[in-house]
Amino acid sequence: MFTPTAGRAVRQRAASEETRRQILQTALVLFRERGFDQTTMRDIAGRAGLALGAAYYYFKGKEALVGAYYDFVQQEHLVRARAAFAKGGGLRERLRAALHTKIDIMQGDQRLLRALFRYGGDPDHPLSWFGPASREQRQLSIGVFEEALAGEKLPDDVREVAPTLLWTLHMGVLLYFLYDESPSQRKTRTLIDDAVDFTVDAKRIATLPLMRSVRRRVLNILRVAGLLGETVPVATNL
Amino acid sequence: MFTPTAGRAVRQRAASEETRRQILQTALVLFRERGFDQTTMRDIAGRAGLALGAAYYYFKGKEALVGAYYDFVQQEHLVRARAAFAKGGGLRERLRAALHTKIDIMQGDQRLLRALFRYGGDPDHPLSWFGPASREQRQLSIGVFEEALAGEKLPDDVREVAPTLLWTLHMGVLLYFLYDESPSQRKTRTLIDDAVDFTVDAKRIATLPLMRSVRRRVLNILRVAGLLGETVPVATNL
DNA sequence: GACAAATTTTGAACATGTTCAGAAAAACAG
DNA sequence: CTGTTTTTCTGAACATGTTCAAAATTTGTC
Repeated sequence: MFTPTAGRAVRQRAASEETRRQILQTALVLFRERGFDQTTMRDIAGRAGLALGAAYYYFKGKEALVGAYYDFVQQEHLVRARAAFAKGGGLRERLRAALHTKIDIMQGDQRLLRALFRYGGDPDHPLSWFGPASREQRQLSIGVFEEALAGEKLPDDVREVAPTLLWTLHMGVLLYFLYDESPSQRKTRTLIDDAVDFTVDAKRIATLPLMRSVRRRVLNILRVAGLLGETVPVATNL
Repeated sequence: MFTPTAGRAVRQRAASEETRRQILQTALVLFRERGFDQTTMRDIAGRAGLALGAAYYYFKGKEALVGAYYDFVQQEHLVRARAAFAKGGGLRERLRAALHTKIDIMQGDQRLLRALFRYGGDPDHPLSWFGPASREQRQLSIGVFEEALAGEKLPDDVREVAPTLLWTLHMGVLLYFLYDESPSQRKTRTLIDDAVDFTVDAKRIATLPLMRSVRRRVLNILRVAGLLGETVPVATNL
């Protein structure tokens, strides 16, 4: 374990990761500076002090660089949201935190995010928002909202769908954010606060016992459509 | 007017349009056959019996071909939806028709549509779903839902937002359709029917006079966010 | 230290979207 | 019909994402 051999291996692994980090950082700087399309792989490699091929040794392609950024955002979101949750507060505060922290992280990267979103619609694409390739990512993202609801008393059926619905809201907010050119994305912040207020009220109404049949109806639509849970569907469909 | 000169001009214009149509048709055949990415501009030009540059003479680029397809879909949707509306029927029938006709047209073109959707997320892109570049297209699309509601008695505030909300639902259905691999997209059809039923009921409840304040609240959120109407916003914001 | 194996790096080559200067064809004016 | 202008078409050239065989470097083994 402490042999010089292992030591060398560790050093090399560290060096390798450092190079990888270097390339990614350079890429992000350039993406932010001049946009995704205007940045060539040659630019990135060159500015990182490497030949073109080296960039491809560390990243499968240009999109992989964006993918790595997205990984970072997800990770950071979990950390920040948890920190905010730890401070206590009611549902309203927790939902706000979940959404605001996400925007905090992405603030100033709208241009880059547009490049990411570009691939979202294609289910076959690894960076798709909804496709199977990004299921793991999506589950992590939904998990944040699950944690936001951790302390709430909720009917079982609501608890099952609420995180996914909140995630959908969050995607909507992101979409809005993408287009929001107001200073400091003030409009997105307002939208979040208003939407959360509305959501909290809606939750109060939706969880009333007398709403059970309405809930059942909506849930049934979603379930039949296969929009709930990503577990493998058994032959229980229509 | 009937000079041989004008006759020639007309003939040439017709020939030109024919070539354009030819290129577009060839492109669509190839897109459907082997997918958008796997089809090269050289393939298209070659199979249309032209040199590479000619394709670019008629279409600004590869995406323009997809854009032309989208134009066709929109036009066809309006025609088919109107035909269905003319047959009478209540709100439920009209909404179903508006959504089903759209899917009818796109049936079998999921692969192609994914390629189109790819560009949807980038507001700077001419093929974006929400960006200013496609505003006209979007207005046309929203117009179909406006017509679907033409006969309904609706409070003014509802009439103002309903078409846009229905359009949003329609985008959601489209997204679902994109991923729907059930035979004949049966699942999408079911989703449409269920969603329409729910919408019709929701409309009944939402238009009750005692819901006015709730409506006002929701509308306010949307309005502040600038999500309603695409008229130039005057300095009436927060 | 010397050799083998694994890792990292290089840069040329390729594929394909796009541009463009000019050739070819058609339309037009006299 | 002839010359001119406009439209259509050509194919070479270019930019850039990606691949890949081979070189360079590092690591592991003796």
